[in-house]
Amino acid sequence: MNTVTSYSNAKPIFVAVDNVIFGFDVAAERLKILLFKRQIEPFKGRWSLVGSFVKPEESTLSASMRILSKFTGLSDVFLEQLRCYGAVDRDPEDRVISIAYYSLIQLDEPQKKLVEVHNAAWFELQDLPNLVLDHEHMVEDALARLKENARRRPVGFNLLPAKFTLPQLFKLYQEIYQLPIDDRNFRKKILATGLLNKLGTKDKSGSKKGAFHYAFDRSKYIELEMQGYHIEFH
Amino acid sequence: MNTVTSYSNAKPIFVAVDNVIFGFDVAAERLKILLFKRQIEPFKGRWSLVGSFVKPEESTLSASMRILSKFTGLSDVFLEQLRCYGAVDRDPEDRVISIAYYSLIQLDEPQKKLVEVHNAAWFELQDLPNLVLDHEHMVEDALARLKENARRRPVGFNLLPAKFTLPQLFKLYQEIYQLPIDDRNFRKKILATGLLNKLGTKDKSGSKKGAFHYAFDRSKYIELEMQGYHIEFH
DNA sequence: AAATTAAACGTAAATTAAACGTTTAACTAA
DNA sequence: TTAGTTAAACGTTTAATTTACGTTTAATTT
Repeated sequence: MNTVTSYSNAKPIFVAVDNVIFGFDVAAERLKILLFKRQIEPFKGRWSLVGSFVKPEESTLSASMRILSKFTGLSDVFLEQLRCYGAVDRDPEDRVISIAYYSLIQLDEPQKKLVEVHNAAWFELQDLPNLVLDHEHMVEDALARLKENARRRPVGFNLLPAKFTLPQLFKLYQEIYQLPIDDRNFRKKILATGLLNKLGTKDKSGSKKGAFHYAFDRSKYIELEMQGYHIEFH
Repeated sequence: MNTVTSYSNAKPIFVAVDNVIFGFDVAAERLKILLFKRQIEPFKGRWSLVGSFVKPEESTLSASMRILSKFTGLSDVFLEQLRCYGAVDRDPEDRVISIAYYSLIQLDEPQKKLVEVHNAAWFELQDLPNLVLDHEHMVEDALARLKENARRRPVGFNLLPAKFTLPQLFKLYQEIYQLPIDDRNFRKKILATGLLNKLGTKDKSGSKKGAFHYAFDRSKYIELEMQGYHIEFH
């Protein structure tokens, strides 16, 4: 790149990324979002999505991954762009546009402990605090996107451990859609895809009888997808 | 906004918008995209999506509307954000991120004549020239988005005149999906929504018999949508 | 051994999608 | 004026999918 650019009659703008990080608390059967206390003025100390300015030497995606990794320690997880928020007055301090990303991670016990390091916390969707700037709008959009995606693509599995049970998956989908689902039809439909491998083991935390473990067969899904096959969950 | 910002340790970035403008050529029965010859270096004179840098006093959406209006003369048309393209090296000249938008307009005769003013031209999808930067990627993404949207929302009507015929609508959907559709089932499904009002008049340009004019009932659609009703076309 | 509880399994009815063939309206040419 | 032509409009049957429910099973507790 040139030091003296031919774009010099344009004026550069601050660019930030903000991450809507979803985690499913399997024990509590609740979908949660990771928030942290904003570190800079204005609105320092208020609850915020995790975010950062984009550095000149990193892509917006890299910036999002950097932040995600900083707050969760994770690097190889589901992460997708949501959209750009570009209103002029969205930040009272200066002109800043923000690219929102959303990601789906496993909210296990080690993960829960991590939050204390960064003034962060996991919140239930029904119980979110007021957020800075347009972050509430971002959360709303991210949730809508998650619902869409969960219907058309097997994204839900990113929120569960590698071994999960059908009741867990069922409860996750109910949490995502915020709707009661018929458990028998759900089971039939999800098994009919052939994308779940039944394991021999059981999880007995939920009942005396115990529920069989299953694993999502990602390679089979990719194969089907390449053949133009489309799946609809729920 | 402050002149001296507390964000001064961040470095601002050039922000552009690029528009993927779709038009349906009813006579030719072809979906087309508006391109123009880039005005600035690098790649001056090469085919490009219509775009511009975002000014400090306008939102990214406003910038997109400004460009759309400049090239088509239209202001109240379908326009939605596609996504942000934020790779570091997407522009060899300098760090520039671009927010892509896509819009759907009527490609009528007056519109076709407008293009000469701006070194612009309408291209068939199958016949696009090489485009600058990552604009081919943007077109690909916009087409994928149009397909998705056309299935779930009545966006197709934005590409047709207020009065259109069922054969025209049918051909538009075939063009969008790039697939042959059964015309009898299409007709049934689209009429079953109750969203098309049959007008008394006929369009005789396509046949001796002539095809009845229809109009899309937008207010009825909005009503249905608010009741949580979801429609699937095709 | 009986009771309890979540998990797992199954079927019939209703709805929707897919696959087709035929008729109609208006013009054109014999 | 009549037969031919062409796209538009209409309709039915079959297959597939979705919906709505009731019952059985496995393991534990009393």
